[in-house]
Amino acid sequence: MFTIGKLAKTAGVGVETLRFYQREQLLPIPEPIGKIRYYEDIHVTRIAFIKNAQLAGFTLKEIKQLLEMDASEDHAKARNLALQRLSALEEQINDLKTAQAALQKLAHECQHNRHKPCPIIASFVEDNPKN
Amino acid sequence: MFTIGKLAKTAGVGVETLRFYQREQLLPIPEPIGKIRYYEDIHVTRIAFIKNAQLAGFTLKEIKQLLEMDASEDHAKARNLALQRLSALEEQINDLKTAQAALQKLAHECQHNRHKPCPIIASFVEDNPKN
DNA sequence: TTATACTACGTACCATGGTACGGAATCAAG
DNA sequence: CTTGATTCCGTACCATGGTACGTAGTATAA
Repeated sequence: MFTIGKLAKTAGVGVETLRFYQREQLLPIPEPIGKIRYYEDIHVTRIAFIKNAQLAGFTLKEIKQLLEMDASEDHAKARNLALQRLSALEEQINDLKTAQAALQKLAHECQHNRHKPCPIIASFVEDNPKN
Repeated sequence: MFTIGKLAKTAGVGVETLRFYQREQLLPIPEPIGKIRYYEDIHVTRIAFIKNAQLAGFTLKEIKQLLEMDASEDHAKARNLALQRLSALEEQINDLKTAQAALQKLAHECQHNRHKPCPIIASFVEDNPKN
């Protein structure tokens, strides 16, 4: 059993973040015992889930949906969300790789070609990867 | 020569976005001829640069710095910013790949294991890639 | 020339994901 | 039993990257 401060420390987030998650209905607010609300392992778990889902690129809104689907045991919907996120991830990774290649080339040129126009700024304009 | 509307259309952004960039000192504001300000190819180029740099993950703040470095011909600083961004990109790509692998596994399990606890929610919690 | 579109400028508003603040109540330790 | 930390709750504020709105003036085409 944790107070909110302990929960925050255990889960590795700030108390204010937890209150924010509560406001956003991502984290259930337990009934207070006396005047203090106490939290349990499921809350730690829940926060870990939120953090992981964020790493996978889900927004808090999507995470809320995932949690609702879990509650209603709607596997199909959850799977669809996951698949959607997967293609978004695919695209995102490719975009980043493209940017990486471009930037790598430029940093290299900038080193070996100490001329007036900075290749990092100049060349960036020429070979637009996404137009 | 473009009016702001033409410039926006040519560069593929909204007029309001351009005014925002002007406020943020990312886009120079030309002297008006009469009462209207006219833009040229350099402005199109500048917007293209901003878009590309954004794709490479630079923030508008960093992009502003890059532009200032270009103006002062400070290649070394620009190169440093680029290298910094490169390692950030590297990390970001790896994070996304990790998330992708996790999500892929889960979507698969969700399909073949139609049991009570949705693996997408449940498993996500177990193997935290970043703790 | 007059309707319609476009410009200029200022200010307000939006979503996202938090972070901070202030006051009252409560809890835990000495 | 008092002091200091913590809780609770509401509200305000923050950065980021725009988007929208209103008012006035201006330009263009029929």
